Amino acid sequence: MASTAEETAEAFLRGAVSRGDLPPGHRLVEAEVVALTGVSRSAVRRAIDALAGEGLVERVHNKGARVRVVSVAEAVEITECRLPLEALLARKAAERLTDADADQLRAHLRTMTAAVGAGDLLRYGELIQQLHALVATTARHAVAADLVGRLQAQLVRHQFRLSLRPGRPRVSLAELTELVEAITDHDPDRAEAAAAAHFRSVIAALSESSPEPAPEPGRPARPTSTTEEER
Amino acid sequence: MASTAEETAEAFLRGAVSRGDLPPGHRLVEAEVVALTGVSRSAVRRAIDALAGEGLVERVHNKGARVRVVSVAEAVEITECRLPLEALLARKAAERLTDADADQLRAHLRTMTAAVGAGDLLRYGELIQQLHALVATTARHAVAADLVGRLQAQLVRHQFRLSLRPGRPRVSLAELTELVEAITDHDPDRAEAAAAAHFRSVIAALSESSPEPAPEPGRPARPTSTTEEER
DNA sequence: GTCCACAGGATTGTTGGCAATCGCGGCCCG
DNA sequence: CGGGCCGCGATTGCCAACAATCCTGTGGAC
Repeated sequence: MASTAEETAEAFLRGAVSRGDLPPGHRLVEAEVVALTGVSRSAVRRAIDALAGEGLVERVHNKGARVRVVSVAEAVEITECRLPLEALLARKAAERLTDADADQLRAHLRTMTAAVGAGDLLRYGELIQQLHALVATTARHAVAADLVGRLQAQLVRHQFRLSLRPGRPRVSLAELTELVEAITDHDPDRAEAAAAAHFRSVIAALSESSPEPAPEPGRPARPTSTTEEER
Repeated sequence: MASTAEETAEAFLRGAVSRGDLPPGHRLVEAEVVALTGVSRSAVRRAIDALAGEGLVERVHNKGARVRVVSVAEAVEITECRLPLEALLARKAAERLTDADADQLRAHLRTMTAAVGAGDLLRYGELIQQLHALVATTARHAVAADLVGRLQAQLVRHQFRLSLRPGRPRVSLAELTELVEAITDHDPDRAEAAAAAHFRSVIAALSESSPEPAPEPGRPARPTSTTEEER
């Protein structure tokens, strides 16, 4: 339990940001995080630095850090970068697929289908991320996996909003089904094309999204009992 | 001069690593850097943390940091990621090109041609990096530019070795000439294809490179010790 | 009534010192 | 003569106090 300090602090913050417990723009007061996590201030500081390096939070000198708010335009840019990287991962995954990988992928796809059938959008959103993680590990391409992971971390909010749009999960699920099938068929070209098509669809959906949603903190049912947000 | 402390330290280290002053695997002793830069230890520490976050140096708990040695396999992976991102940048650059951009690009290309003609490989290497930076600013795609910049920073050593191979600069220059011409012709498809072709060529050149002495992170014998290190 | 100056509180940034850990070399023992 | 144990120097990790900066709210002058 020696090195859990900074690990805990960083994991805590990253989880809170990714989970959406902390709304974009929320100030990260060091003392507050210290009180919440129990770790020392320097650990909190390092954690915030790390997250700032990944673009998850924004620092301004002498004014502290706040969780970064990514505009729709930025989200599109990020997804534009993610598209070819995920295509690369899909291709490599199709090339390097093992039987165990295939079983996992197919099982995961069934779970996703079930979630959509049950209308559990929240769970579906999580499952999408896990699917991409699964593809990444199957691809055994550390660099691309890392890059995609960092990009994805900045998009959680937009991805979430996207999956709430009526009809979107059906489209998404169909695209991802094709992706998984192409990979499990050991078909790199088709897998690459499927990934590209999916993210083109994501970009289109993002673009036609409400241009700039007012900074209303009206996020839907989200039990945030651990952290209270300020004005 | 308030925030120059960590700025100086980070810039100093990044420059030293990028320039190759510090050979890969070299230990970064905090006190040493303090003596060299004159900044406080905490600033040095933060700088090292930042560089570790970007993958330029490697940290191990209680053992300090050393500049990360990227194997040929990793270099290939990195370039595999860089390929589609640079293709994206090339496309966007061709779409968003202004007259001023075109002038700069053409002038830079002339400089590069001259450098190759003069056989100044070192300078040519620098100019290549500047060309990609120029394309990135022309593309006005912050996310892709940032990603590519970070990837490139890890490759300096390999890029350098590459440009020393006989005949390589000629091939490279031809490819980059095509890239610049496609961009200045406002031809996104051609620009994207040119960028992709160039980096496929880089990957091929890297792959057939001498499979360098696979160094185990423990204590590899360093064959070429041009700089003083260890004691 | 409005604007400016200023002080108080809050928050971040920085420094220095102290504790923990690692690598290494000597020393003792088999 | 070889191998394991232990102490020491070097280096990193951590913490608490100090200094600098910013925001806010108040009071006074015009």
